[in-house]
Amino acid sequence: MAVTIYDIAREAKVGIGTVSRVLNNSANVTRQTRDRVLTVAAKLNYQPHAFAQALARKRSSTLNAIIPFFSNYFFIQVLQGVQETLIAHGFDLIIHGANTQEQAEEYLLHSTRKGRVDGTMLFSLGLPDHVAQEYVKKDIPLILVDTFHPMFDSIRVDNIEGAKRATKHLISLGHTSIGMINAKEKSVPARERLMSFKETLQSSGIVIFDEIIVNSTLDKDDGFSRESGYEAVQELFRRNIKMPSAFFVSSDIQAIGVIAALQEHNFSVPDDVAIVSFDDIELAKYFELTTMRQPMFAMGELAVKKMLERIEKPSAPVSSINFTPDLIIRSSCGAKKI
Amino acid sequence: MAVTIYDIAREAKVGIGTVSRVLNNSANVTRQTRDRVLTVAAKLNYQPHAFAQALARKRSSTLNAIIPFFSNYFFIQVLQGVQETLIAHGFDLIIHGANTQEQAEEYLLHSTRKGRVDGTMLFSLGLPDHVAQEYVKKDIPLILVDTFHPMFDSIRVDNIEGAKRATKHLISLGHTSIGMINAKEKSVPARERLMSFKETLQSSGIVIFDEIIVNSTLDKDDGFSRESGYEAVQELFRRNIKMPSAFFVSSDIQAIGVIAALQEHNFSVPDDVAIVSFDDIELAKYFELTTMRQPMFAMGELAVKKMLERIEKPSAPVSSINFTPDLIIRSSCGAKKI
DNA sequence: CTGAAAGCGCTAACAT
DNA sequence: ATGTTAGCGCTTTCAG
Repeated sequence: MAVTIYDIAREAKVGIGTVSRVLNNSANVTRQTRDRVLTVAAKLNYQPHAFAQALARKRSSTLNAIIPFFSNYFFIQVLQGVQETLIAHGFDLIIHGANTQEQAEEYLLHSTRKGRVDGTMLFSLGLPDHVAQEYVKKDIPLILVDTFHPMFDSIRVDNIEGAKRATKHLISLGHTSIGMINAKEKSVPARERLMSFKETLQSSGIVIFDEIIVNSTLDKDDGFSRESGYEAVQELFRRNIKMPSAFFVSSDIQAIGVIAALQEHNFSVPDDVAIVSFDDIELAKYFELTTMRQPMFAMGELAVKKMLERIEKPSAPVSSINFTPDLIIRSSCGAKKI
Repeated sequence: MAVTIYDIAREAKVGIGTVSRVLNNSANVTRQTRDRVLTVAAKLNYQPHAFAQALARKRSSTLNAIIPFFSNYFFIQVLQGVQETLIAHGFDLIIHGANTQEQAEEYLLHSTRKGRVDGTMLFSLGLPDHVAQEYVKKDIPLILVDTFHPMFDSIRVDNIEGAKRATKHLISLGHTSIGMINAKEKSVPARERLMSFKETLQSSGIVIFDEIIVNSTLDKDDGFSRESGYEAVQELFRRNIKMPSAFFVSSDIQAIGVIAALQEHNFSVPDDVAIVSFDDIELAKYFELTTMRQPMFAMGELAVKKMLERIEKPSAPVSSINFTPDLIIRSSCGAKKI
């Protein structure tokens, strides 16, 4: 059996209450007893039992992360931010990879057995109202990242502004025939980026041709996948229309597929077709992608910070923070030659 | 306050013992009471308190994963296997990303507070003897993946055989001047691959030139990084020697860097230099890398299965499973033209 | 300042 | 078959 505070108490000839006080360095303990207890604890190589602590304290120092598509680079990088910040605060992280919205709801509802975790962070997945109610009712801290609900703190990326900047960049480069390769329209970011793309073209007086816009038909990762980008280009060729001179692509990973497909058809990037995408995942630089950088690590970091704040002050007003993506210029847009 | 079994007991007019029995569907409960309890539980939307359960049961249904370099694709893919298998068994996963061997030891020693997790899985990091002792003493299940210690179950990849096959493939393609771009030599897989590479050349009667072998000098990810591959090629050019006609590269991610660097010097792959690497991460196919496939998902899956077995039968004999990497032929070796 | 005791929510052994 | 009770290891009153 592991060593408990009873063992320490006996050995140090004090009550368990005192041991507990020392271990939690709460006030009112003589230096003497304090030292004695600490010495014994060290000697016995005492490790507190996390569950017992959690049960008694009614807090567990562990957080829940519900994240879609474990395989997606965007999330991996956000998770890194989460992870490193958490470590610094002595929290543990339980990760739930949800492959569907339903699974996410399942986790949201069940894995968050009150007491099990001090709070949960939801990434890029919708928060249905009935689930939201549940969290409000049970008063469980919930932080939303890359998704939104008026009742909870959220950290988001300004897709509207991001898509606008991407599109403007292409326009500034002289392109007038600009297409878009998008993820699945049911995804919120995908929808926002598409909308902003169109608006920007419009307000710049550029004609929008629907046939050079393609929304993903692939389900995997909501269309934020290499295959999705590749397939979109094939679709474009099937449509048998004139290729635009530039594309705004809704994610880097898709852009990689787009480039591959284009090359198969002997179109080179950026010479024949310029590309600006979104995310700036680690791979982006390997492919020389001009892209809208999302501060993924920082978002993960901030999510944790917000969570800790929320745990501190459960009744603080709900906050919503927006990151604006930055344009990172590499070669894929043709603005800079390799 | 959340609803407890006391609430259910009261409402269903039974004792808490009965409630517990029903909830754990243990035997000896009338259908009648059983149904009544279940109905009440559902009505009250009862959720068991995981910590209280864990405390009473002395098992927590959560596993610990200690993994290096959260950012490494190899591990991401292994984790996917772990994650999906875990879900199926109702276990939770606490992930610790260790950036150094020291940090890993720290986690190994402290995060595994007995009772907190039912077992821990250690990936690709060394298990020092004093830590091993600790685990044996406390009798905590420990599964080793891509690392080894005689006292614990391990799941490994046969680097020797893998490197041999890779090298033989290159030889079979007619190359006689073959170099190797390796990760940091302090990494066990890196060392094994290098050794096997040399042995294979030797036993094939091919002269080994040390100047076309380079071990990474970069620390990040033990040299299993794109930068490391890139830098290695630069080093080779600095050495001002004749480029070999082929390279065995110790990981896909390095190979990507190698290709980029080679291109900068106007060497094309596979026409001027053929490449075979190791891992078969998702990216490998995008870069058309011929590589030694490590069954990452399967390894994660197996790790969990082994863990569950070990938890079942703590005294079963220690097992050690070896996966042999498969040669996946794409274009980078020149055996197959695009 | 410190010991004793109650309780966190649940399981499991013990009665009945 | 079911109610009662004793912990699981710790924190936190409450006395003193």
